[in-house]
Amino acid sequence: MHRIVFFGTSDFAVPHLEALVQDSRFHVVAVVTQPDKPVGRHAELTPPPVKRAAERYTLPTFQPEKLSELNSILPPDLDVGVVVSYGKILPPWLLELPARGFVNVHASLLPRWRGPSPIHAAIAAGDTHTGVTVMKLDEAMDHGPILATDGTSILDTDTGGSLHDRLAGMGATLLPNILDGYLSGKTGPTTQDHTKATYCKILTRENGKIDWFKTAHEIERQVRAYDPWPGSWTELSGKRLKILAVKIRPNNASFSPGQRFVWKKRPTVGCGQGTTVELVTVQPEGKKPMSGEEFIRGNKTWSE
RNA sequence: CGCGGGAUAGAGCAGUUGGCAGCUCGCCAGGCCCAUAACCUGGAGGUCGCCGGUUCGAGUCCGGCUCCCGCAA
Repeated sequence: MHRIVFFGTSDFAVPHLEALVQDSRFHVVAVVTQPDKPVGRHAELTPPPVKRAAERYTLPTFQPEKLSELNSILPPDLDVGVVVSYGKILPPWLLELPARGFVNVHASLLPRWRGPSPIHAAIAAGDTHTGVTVMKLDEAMDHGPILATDGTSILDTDTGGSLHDRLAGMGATLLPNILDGYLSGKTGPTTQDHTKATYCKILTRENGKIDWFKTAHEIERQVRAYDPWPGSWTELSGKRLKILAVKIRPNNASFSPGQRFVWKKRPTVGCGQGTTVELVTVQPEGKKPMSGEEFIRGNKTWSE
């Protein structure tokens, strides 16, 4: 059995951990994840998803604030490390600790969309195809040689959430066999074509603010890409209006970007280049999500 | 005790200085029409989140409680 140390934090990492734990070829000797963080309206300390999963399998778990703490803690004789959505960059000394280094699962077809938000980036950019990449970790972010990939189409109905779940499943299915192949020497790494690399940035809630000068198509893709996180929103009467779903509507150049109007009884907004989108589902501050038509009903500030 | 919004008909909202509880949509019945999510007429549907207080009288004022949500982290 191969002795593995698993680094991961988010929901995306959980199926990967489970796949390795349930595979008799591997022995997960330790799990490293981010420390518990305050979450929710009253800032309750909450463990990350991977910690919960590790507890279900009673795996030794470490939550170092600084990776240097791991120096003397990790079990010896590690064959390989696996990193999936851990949230920190691993320093060189750590990468060299396991005999065969570290393997990473990334939610894009590298070298496209290196960085922390590949799923969002692929949908927002209008990519029709994406996938997961299993690669060897090297010193640069998402830069190492590729062991395997698996692809999927991006549907018009895909959201950040649906694609996230699909890719997580694909990665978890792909990882065990590729990892075994790598460790037994059957699967060799292929250097990335670095000239084709593209990059995505880390997202915050601020990034969810809709730029109405973009076209309806761009905005529609953003709303889907950022659902459920970080979400999309706009300002209305000094308050934030979450926008959960939009539909592209017929062009109408008489409305300028950001201009609100009513189309077939539905709230609609002008976008860039004469395009328009209908707000299908919205959520005002302090309210539950509601349809655009419902939102219009009791609302006097929409059309002036 | 991090900041803030909210709870009124099935849904979304209004309710002014306390004085018979309203609007839009939906629903039911009927009408108009080639037809309709359009239009017209009529109708059903509410312990105003819960408990207590002030008052001749509380959706409205006071105190407490429960639940929902936005921000922040």
